[in-house]
Amino acid sequence: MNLKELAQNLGLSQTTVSRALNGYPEVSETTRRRVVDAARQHNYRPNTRAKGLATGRSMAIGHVIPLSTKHEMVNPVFADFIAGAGETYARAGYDMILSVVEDGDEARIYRSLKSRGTVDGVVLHGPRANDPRLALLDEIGLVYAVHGRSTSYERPYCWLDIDNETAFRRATDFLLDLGHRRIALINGLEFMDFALRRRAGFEEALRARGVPFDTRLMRSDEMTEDFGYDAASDMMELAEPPTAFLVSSIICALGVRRAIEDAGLKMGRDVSVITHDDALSYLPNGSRGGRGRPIFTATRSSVRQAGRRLSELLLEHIEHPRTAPRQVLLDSELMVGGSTGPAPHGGRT
Amino acid sequence: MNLKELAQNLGLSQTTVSRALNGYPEVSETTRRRVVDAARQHNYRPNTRAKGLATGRSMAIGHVIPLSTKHEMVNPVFADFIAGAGETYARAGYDMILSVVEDGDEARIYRSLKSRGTVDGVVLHGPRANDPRLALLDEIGLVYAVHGRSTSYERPYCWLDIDNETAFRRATDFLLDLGHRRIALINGLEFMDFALRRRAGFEEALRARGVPFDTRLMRSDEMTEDFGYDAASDMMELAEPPTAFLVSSIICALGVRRAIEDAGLKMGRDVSVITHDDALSYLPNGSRGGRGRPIFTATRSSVRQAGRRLSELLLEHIEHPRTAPRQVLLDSELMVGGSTGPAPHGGRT
DNA sequence: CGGGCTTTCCAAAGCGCTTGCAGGAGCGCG
DNA sequence: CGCGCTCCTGCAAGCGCTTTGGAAAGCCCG
Repeated sequence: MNLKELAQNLGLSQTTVSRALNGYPEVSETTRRRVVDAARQHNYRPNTRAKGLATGRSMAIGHVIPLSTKHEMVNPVFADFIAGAGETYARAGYDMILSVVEDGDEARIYRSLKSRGTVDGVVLHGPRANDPRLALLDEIGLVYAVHGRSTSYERPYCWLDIDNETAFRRATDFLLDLGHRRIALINGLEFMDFALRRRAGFEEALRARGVPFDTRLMRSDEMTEDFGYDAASDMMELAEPPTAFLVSSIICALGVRRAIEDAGLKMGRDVSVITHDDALSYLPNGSRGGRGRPIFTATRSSVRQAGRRLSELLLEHIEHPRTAPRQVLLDSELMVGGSTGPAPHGGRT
Repeated sequence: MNLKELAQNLGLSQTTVSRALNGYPEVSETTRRRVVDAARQHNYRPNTRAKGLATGRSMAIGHVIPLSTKHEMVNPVFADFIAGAGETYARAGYDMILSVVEDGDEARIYRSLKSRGTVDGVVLHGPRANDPRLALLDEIGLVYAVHGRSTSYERPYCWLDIDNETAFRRATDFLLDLGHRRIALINGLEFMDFALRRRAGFEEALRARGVPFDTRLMRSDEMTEDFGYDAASDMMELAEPPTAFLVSSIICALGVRRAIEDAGLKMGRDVSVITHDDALSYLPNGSRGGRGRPIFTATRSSVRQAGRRLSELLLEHIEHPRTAPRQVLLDSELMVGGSTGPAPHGGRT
């Protein structure tokens, strides 16, 4: 069933039917009702491509997920973000297009999406400090919104980020207040913008209290369970092992806990852990039903919610290109759970 | 830059340029080269929508991911599958369209994808036993391929699955051989086809040895970390606690391990665990670099590889609609890791 | 030289929709 | 009655591509 057939069925022109369905005011209410009923009855929906061709819009948003061939790593946070964004798109009548792409090919894909007119805009994932992709997108004129930020990009752009510095500064303060002095940072890859900010927050807190850094207690890598395990295991073999860990992801934190337990210690009593928690649906931090104390003390911020919000920003920017791009900085709360406690041997030093 | 402009630039007709770019034989080699060079130079790519409109193809595959509003659960396996499928699509020149959709709305979305002509086919995720979606897709004439199977659907269809029964039967045998008699099954939701098959394999192995079932040792739910924890914790409080766990997902298995350790026991010595391992990139089962013994003894099968293969089957089926739909049954290997050992108190009983 | 090929190219129709413009119907009013 | 107005509807062009059905040009051969 296409527009032409539907119009013939109704004894109307395609014009009128199209207008009726698209809510144009110059159609009488009775006609509109007839048309809408017939459309529903015949299960008519306008052809995506024809509509797009006629309007010059694709009603689709692209998400390009780089897949570094080195690590063959799929970002676990991604699925939840997409789920959130998908809710927005469904509501607004957009389709979501996903491109998984090898690291170097990103520029090519963006150009392709633009010149083929496949999408009206894209979401940029995993921004790095001074990420060259922002300039690229501005250059080729592809509308975008960034999940996170990219330090030092001068032109205004749409982004949504959590306040990573503050979150990690507070978390570090919390540990310092508990008397911890040897605090380890298990961070994400430190060319990523978020990881740099978290490190900055961490260092700032230490500096403010005059606690010296120990680079042996700072590791950064792809945030997998086994990285957490390996990093924590190594550190606990030091002559002066850390009494607390600040971890960038709950997946990593699971590895840290495993290392702690393998060492015969107990998390929350012998060693404290704070992690960032993206509120991934399949890795809830706490018991079922959400009641009771969380397992990990955590800086928490729902990445799914971020997906919802950021895609809203993007759609708004697409539909009102004139207006200045909007930014959102989310605060993340520190939830105290069972993984932290006072530093052993008293808080001195 | 569109086809018309490109043709004008070259002093050729649109026809010739189009044919040159699409590899039609009736264009001279010299002309083709000129055209291809010019296209590259001007960064020309045919407009997706116009091309689709003209050809009647969309060159896009849809993935519909249901998001049960009850659980607000995003399938963690999904991201890796998508990554694999995305590789195939990128190679074959297809786009991937993702729809996240609330549980009840799935039928509407499939109809919409079909009648809007948005996709050439879809991948069906998370099939249940007697899944009504297969009949629906056949009815509305949307080409599809299933990740998994749906028991008792009579019409032939494309699918790719792992041999869940065999995998879980073998795993159970392995535990039985180690002397375990009280073996718990921590399964996925048992209206899912895969979960039913795993359970069947488990029960078959027990039956073959005359080991009685204990329903208190069989739980099934959404496979989250905390479900694994709760289920295992409960079971270990039984008068006769299990000496081994068979778990349907590595995420769940992490929860089981946590429960074991919270109970003051050691996994692999006091309690054995075998899990299915989807080879998720961010939850590798084993130490970094893949050397050394895996943490968990596991039935392993890469879900990413499954994504690659299944999408290939689908594309093949789309491009040769005549040929019978193909099926692939993957075998999964049992990898012995550190989480299993002989049953305590000797193997008797 | 002309007929029949092959090779190389093109004009134009059409894919299914939107939309600028035009026009018909109905109404009130001078 | 005729004019202008509002309200509704339709014609037809056009979005950027593919593809059918030729046509022009070049070639071989009798």
